[in-house]
Amino acid sequence: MCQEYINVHILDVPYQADSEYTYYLPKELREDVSLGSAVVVPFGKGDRKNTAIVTSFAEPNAEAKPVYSVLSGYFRLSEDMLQLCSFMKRHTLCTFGEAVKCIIPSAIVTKTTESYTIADGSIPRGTELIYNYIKENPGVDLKKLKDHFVDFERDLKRLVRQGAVSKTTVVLEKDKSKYENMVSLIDRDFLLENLSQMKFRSPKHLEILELLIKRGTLSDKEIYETLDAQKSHIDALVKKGLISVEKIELTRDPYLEIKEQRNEKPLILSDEQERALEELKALYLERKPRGALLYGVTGSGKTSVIKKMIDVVINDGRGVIILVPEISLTPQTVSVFCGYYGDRVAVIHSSLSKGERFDTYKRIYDGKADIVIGTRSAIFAPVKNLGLIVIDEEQEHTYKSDTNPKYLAHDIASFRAGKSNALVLLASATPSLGSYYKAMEGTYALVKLSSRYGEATLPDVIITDMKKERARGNMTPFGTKLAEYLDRTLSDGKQSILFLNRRGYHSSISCNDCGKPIECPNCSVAMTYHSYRKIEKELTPENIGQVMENSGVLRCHSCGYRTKVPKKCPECNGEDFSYIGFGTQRAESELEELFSGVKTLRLDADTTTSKQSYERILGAFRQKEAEVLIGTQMVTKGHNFPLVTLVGVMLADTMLYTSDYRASERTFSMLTQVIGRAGRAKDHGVAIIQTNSPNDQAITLASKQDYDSFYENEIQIRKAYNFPPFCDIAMITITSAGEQVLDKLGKELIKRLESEMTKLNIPATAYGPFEAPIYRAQGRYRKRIVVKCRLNKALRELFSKIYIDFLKGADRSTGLSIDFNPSNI
DNA sequence: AGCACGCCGACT
DNA sequence: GTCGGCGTGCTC
Repeated sequence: MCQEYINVHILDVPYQADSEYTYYLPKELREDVSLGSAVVVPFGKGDRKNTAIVTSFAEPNAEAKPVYSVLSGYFRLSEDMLQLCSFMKRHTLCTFGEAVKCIIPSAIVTKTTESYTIADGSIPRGTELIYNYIKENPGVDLKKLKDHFVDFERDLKRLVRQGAVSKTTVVLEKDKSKYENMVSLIDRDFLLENLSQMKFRSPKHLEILELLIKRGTLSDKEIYETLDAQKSHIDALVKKGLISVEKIELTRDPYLEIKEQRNEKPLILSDEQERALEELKALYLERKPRGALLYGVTGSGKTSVIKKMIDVVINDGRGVIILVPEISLTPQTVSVFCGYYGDRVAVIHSSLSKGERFDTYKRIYDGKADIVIGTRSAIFAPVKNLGLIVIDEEQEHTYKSDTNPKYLAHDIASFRAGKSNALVLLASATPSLGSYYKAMEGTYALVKLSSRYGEATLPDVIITDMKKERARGNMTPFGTKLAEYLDRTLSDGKQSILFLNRRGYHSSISCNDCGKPIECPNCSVAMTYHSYRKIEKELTPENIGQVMENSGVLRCHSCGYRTKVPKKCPECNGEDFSYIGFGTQRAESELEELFSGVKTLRLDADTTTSKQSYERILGAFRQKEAEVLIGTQMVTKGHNFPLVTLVGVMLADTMLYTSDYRASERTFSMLTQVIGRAGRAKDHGVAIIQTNSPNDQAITLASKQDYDSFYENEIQIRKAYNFPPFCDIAMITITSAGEQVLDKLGKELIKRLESEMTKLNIPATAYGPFEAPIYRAQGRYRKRIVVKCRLNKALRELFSKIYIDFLKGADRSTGLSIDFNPSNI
């Protein structure tokens, strides 16, 4: 082996072409290249410039092309990280390059584009237009040409082939910073005075001005969402000189302020917490790759134990990574750690700009930050001498990526712990069944915290059977108990949180003649009705259509398509519709109906289009600007509102009746979390769970916060039906615009799978193909094949082979993706 | 993916 | 005859 030839993995190649390639390394570059370096190499027929990562040194190879250059050498993937990339490629069937891009910020491995200048070759007929444009704009890139011409690629290729135009590859610095258009009034006082006399082309114009007067400067997105307005409305007001639009870059770091206020208060641990800490310390001091599950009931003070554990590792001179499920949903966890460790902490989250991401990476890489806190992707942070990885609320499905590479943070954590002899600490009040099973088996050490700490008490839990409520004629979304306790909480001057796992106003509109709900034209999904103004209450069968049409739109929650409420049923031309079900919007307006004058805030994907709005709503609730907070999932996460004494789950069943085998597990976990929200107050809290299945174990056991019984029941079921953790699941999803094509592909695929698995003597069962839960999405049909198996090298290689063969097949109209142990089935 | 080669039909 | 359609196959 000598330094003359290197093996590389090329970034930006598709999976079927992603193998090691050998290149010749010219003498003058040898000094700058070592394993993990990024180099630029010629690749493919046209010798396109491509970035590649050096993975090993190679034997001389006559076919090897020479390396062009070495990419400026600040970054070099360590040997461990190179191995991590191969590990990810093998375990998630991603390309090596996709794995590399998880590990280093995109600013380092840059994309390229082509730039064009005229040369002296002959000009083919019909290409004069483009030729002249390039002559006038020497060095134009592909993007610029796309802006000026349509369908020019063919002519451009001819020009290049004939030598009339020369092509060079340039490294593209793409700007990933986020921008937002902020809309503000030009003269608020003037409008306050004259608005009532002014006339507008569209009622939207007035509504926009009113909104801006009320709430101050807003992003255009927020205006579109709240008023269902269009860009044209804003443009018109700009033209009139009433408002201005300013493009701003979003670089605000919300944790800067928190970091300022350092918290030096010493933590005092209870005996139980102290004991847990000792156990963890002992594991850590083995200095071997270890895993531990810190299982602590809600309010047992897990965070304090974790914090102390971090102190231990930091004082030992090693680095720490702390993963949280979703940074904006766990501001308290983040602020706790930032408060203690100040600027040794680096925060990584999805809304960092490209520049911020780069700076953060550099701070960690240089050892200036040794405590990293962030979401899933923070597991790749280049922390030096990694000693501890904490995964908080480890059961959350956000730790599984659902785009390539489809990794689970836990697996990356184990890999990294293995390389640096670190401790992986999973923490949860409701661990995932898989993790708890591993703890029972002894793969992880189990550390328990079973008593509640300090003032925390469990709230009383009331389960309401909504079937009975309806039988008694109560058709509102509020059961008798919930209404009663809301009333009491309001008059006590305390706050309530209502949780409803569905946004919008009505969950669907269906035709009274044919009975079919109105579906999205692109997806097999019932469209959800969203109101954008208050719905007048005096609804009669005669006016309901008109009122609904004027007050809202239909939206598809799968693809985002929106449309007006149709006058006629697209299936049968019927003109009579029923408005069915309720979401957060309707819950809010019904609540206002029930308690006139009640102040409410709504927290869901529709009211939190920008990061600021999310924090504004929570801030307002904390400041007691509202008495009731209504929202989706978001209200269940770790906020601490001392004045909240009532928590209501409006319909606990929505998660229960999905086809996913983890439906029970998720319902249990979610309910346990929500109930915990009412237990943080000094005053005794109450949680009310409304359901159509009051006897379901996930619900009854969650109301007692009885994880152990839940686990015992559920693990038996998993064992009996052979579901994870007793097997792995590989899910193949195939898509096509044509149903017959998809059918054929599915049948061929399962046949091949079955025969190859038999041939290799792999004990596994393939099921399907069946239609995906959303069979048609964005105009494409989707089917799935599910394989219950034990994933091992042979089986992964089989899936890889199947994937490659599919990609090599010429049919570009179909799609195939493979997900090992997907988070959604 | 991106690009070239190659074999077919419809034009100056 | 030549131009351009897109099926097939390869990338050190």
